[in-house]
Amino acid sequence: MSENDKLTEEIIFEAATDEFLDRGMDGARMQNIADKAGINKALLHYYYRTKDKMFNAVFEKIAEKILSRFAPVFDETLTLEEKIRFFYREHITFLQDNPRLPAFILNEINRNPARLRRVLSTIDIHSFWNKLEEQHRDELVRYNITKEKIPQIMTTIAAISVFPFAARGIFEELFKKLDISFDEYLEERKEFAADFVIKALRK
Amino acid sequence: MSENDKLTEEIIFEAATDEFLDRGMDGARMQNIADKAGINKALLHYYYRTKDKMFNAVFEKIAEKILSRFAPVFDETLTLEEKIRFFYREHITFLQDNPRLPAFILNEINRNPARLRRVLSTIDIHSFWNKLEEQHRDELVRYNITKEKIPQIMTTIAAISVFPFAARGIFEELFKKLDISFDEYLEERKEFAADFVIKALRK
DNA sequence: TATAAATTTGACCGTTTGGTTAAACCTGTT
DNA sequence: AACAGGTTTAACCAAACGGTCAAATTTATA
Repeated sequence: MSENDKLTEEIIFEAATDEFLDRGMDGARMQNIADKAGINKALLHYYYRTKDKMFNAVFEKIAEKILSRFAPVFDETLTLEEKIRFFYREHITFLQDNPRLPAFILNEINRNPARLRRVLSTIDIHSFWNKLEEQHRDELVRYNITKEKIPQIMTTIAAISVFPFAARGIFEELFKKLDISFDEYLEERKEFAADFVIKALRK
Repeated sequence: MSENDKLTEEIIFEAATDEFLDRGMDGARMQNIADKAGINKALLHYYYRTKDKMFNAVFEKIAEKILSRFAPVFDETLTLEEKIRFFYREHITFLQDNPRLPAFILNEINRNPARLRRVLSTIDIHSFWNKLEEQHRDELVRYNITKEKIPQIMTTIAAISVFPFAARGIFEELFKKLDISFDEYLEERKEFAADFVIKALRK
C-alpha cells in the first residue's frame, strides 16, 4: 500500500514535471500528464487536488534542487579564483544534466512573481552575502572589488552560465548554421567562463 | 475607410502585442485582446484569421525590431573597444525601453523552435560574421582572439546585457532585499559591462 | 474469508476557449 | 435615395479544459 502509493505518486510527479518543463503552467494539460503517467485523469486530482497545487509541488521541488546546488560554493574554503572555477565546472555540469530548468524557471517567475517570493523567503541572502564577504575580504581589496560593484559582478557571473541554456533554442539554431557543436561549446565554456571572469576582475 | 481601417488594425495589433508580451501565446486570451482594443471579439478574426496567425504577426514584428537594432553595430567604423561600448549603451537602453522582450522571445522560442527558424532564415549570419572579422582582423590578433573563441565571446557579450532582463523578476526581488535599485543597476551596467568585457579580452 | 479502507476508473459536468455566422451598420458612389 | 462595399456586432457553436463523483477494484486487517 505505502509501497505502491509512493510509486504512483512518484510516477505522477515525474510525469507532471516533464509536462510542466516542456509546456509551462499555461501550456501543460492534465490529460497529457495522466497519459504520460499511464493512469486515469481523476487520479491526478486524488493525489494533487488541483493543477495549481500540482504545479506548485513541481516548481518548489525544482527551486529547491537549484538552490541546494549553490550552497557548496559558500562552504568551500577556496580562494576567490578557485571558487569561480569550481562554480562554473559544477554549475554548467548541473545545467547540462538539467537543460530545461533555466527557461522554465525564468518564464514561470516572470509569469507569476509571487511564486518566487515564497521560495526566496526561505533563504537568508544577507547571511550568504556576509559569509562571502568575510571569506574573501582581503581578496576583494586586492581585486579592487567595491561593495557597489558586487551586484554587477554576481549577476554577470550567473548570466554567463545560465544564459546559454535560457537561450538554448537560439544558440543551437545559430550554431547549426555555423557548423558549431552546442555540446562542445558547453564543455569549453566551463573553463572559458572562469578564465574570462577572473581576467576581468584582475587589476 | 482606409484611414479608419489602418487605425483599427493597428489598435488590435497593439492590444495583441501587449497581451502576448504579458501572458505568452498559451496564456493570452482573445477576449482580453478584444477588451484591450475596445472592440468585439469577432473583429479580431476579421483582421487576423486565427490566434496563431495573430501571434505570428506580433512575434515577427518584435523579432524584426530586435534584429534591426543590431545592424548598426556592424556598420559603425569604430575600434573593437569602442564598438563594445557602443553596443552596451545602445542595447541596454533599447531593453530599458522594451523590458518585456527578452523573456517573451526566449520563452516562445523554447516553446516553438520552428518559429525562430523562419526569422533566422531571412538573415545571412555568415556575412555578418565575415564583415566583423574583416573590420577587426588586426585587433583580433592583438587581443589573441582565435576563431574558436568567437562563439564563446559573442554569447558572453549578449548574456551580460540580456540576462538581467530575462531574469528581471528574480533580480528585482533579490535587489529589494538588499536595498538596491534595479533601475540604477541597469544604468551602471552600460559602462560596467563594457569595462568588464574589454578587460577580459585584453592580453 | 469477511470487512473496511484506500486506490483507481469511466462517465460526466460546467466553464472557458478559439472560432463562426448572419444580420446590422457605416460610408462612399451613382 | 438607393445601392454596394467593407466593417462591426450580438449571438451562437463545438471542442477542450479542469474538475467531480459514484462505482469498481485492489489492498490491508481481523
